Amino acid sequence: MQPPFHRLEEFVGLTPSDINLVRGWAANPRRVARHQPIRREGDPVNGVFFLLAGWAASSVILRDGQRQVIKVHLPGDMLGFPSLVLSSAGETLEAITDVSLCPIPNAAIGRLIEHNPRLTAALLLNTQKERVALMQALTWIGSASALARMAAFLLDLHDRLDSAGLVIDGTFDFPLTQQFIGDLLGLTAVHVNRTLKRLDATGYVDRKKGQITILDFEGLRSVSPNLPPEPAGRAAWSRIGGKA
Amino acid sequence: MQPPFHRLEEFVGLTPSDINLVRGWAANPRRVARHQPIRREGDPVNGVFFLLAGWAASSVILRDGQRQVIKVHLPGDMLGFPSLVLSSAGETLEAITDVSLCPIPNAAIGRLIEHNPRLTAALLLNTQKERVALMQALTWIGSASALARMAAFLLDLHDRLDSAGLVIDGTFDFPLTQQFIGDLLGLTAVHVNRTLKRLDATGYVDRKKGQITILDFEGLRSVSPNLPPEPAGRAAWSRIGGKA
DNA sequence: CGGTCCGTTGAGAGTGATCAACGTTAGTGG
DNA sequence: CCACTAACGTTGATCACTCTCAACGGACCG
Repeated sequence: MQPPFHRLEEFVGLTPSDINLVRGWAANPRRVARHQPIRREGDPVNGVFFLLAGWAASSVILRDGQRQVIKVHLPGDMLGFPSLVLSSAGETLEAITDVSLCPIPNAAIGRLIEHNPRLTAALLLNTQKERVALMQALTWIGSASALARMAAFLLDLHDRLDSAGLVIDGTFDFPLTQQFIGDLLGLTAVHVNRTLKRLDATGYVDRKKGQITILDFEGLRSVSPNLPPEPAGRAAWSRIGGKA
Repeated sequence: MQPPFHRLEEFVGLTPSDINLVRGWAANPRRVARHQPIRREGDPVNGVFFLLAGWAASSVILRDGQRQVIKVHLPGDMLGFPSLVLSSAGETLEAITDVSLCPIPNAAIGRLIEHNPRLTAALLLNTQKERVALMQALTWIGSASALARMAAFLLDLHDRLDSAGLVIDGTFDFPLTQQFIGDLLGLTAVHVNRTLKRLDATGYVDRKKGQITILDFEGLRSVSPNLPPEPAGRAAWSRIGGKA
């Protein structure tokens, strides 16, 4: 199977040798069954993970038992990067669906920085995009209503799935429980249910089992707290002096 | 004045030539008066900023006018990095106090990645630490009470100021309005006032004009939603194969 | 001295949480 | 293939944390 390059290639064009390097990573994927942990908070940090297929989640547990889901990861994402600066993993990574991913050991990251400026730039810029996504999430959760958060989440998810080629006609798989969405958006499962029902009743979305269809993008955007920032694409690379 | 190296050197030991390079950046600092913008959302992205002295903030505005403060920046921080992947700045940077900072143009970042793996690693790891901080903030705002958020914020601020050498005996400057804290923690200014008063009345903190003293660290930690993750320090660099 | 910003305090309202119950779906084992 | 069970989704009633609106005092600045 062709690894999902769309995230790595978003800002930097990869050379054939870069592509081969990544393909080398993806040669022996590790499979994890849905609902199984990939790496737990507190585990040793042996490297990062490149998600090849399936959905994953990263989350943090608070002392009172509350869980905050940080992000839903889709194919093409790099997982576990932030924990590189911690003495043990700072987030739990788990499979939402069956997933296929390849571990990238610490030493490989060091070699990359040392010898491959182009892929390093791709990683560095990708990380900045993750920061932008976190800033967005923080903004939604910090200052938008439940309805607005949900709308923003669904639109964002749609766009990310679309980039990965996983949307057909506004319809996409949706393997998330309402409890999970609650932990992601800072709401209770009960309120998630009411909010989704409201979006459904208004005609913005349609819910089937395990799938969602966005019926009215404009409507969703109108209740969304903001418009997503426009990515720079390859211009980001050329701006900092990169050669095509 | 000696530039604040403590952030850049946290994970990677810098060589004398690295240090000189950074000193070169800091040779001609730009000064910005308090409450003045450094760069506005939507402005062109000409580079990033290295904060030499003073406090700054990054924030995002929502369509309904709500402001979410993303982070309070202290001396030694790099500002505006996430916007590198956007077609225009995705966050507003502004001076909280009078500020001294040096602009690092885009091209300098590209040259760094190309020619200086050590400083590149320092930047990459620093960015991961920023992601961890964002994850923390998201967790607090998503699933902790006003009191817990405030406690966590004060403890975190104390620790960061301490790293920069700006704390004396638990006391530090505190130039933030309650409105600002509200925008940071996802609360209203009124509720910030009540929450701070509660922490004060309980004896956890003492407020003087423009300053705060933390009187009872254990007490604050006990109401805080979690303990901060432990940074790996230089081990992060050696783990990925970096030479001392 | 007057104006503006900031902090403080009170009263009332509302969004979302909590508690609880029930129906439905999916997974498991006989 | 069916019975059993646990997980998930749905709905109602009530509660409370935080917001909203409003007013006032003090500090700083022109």
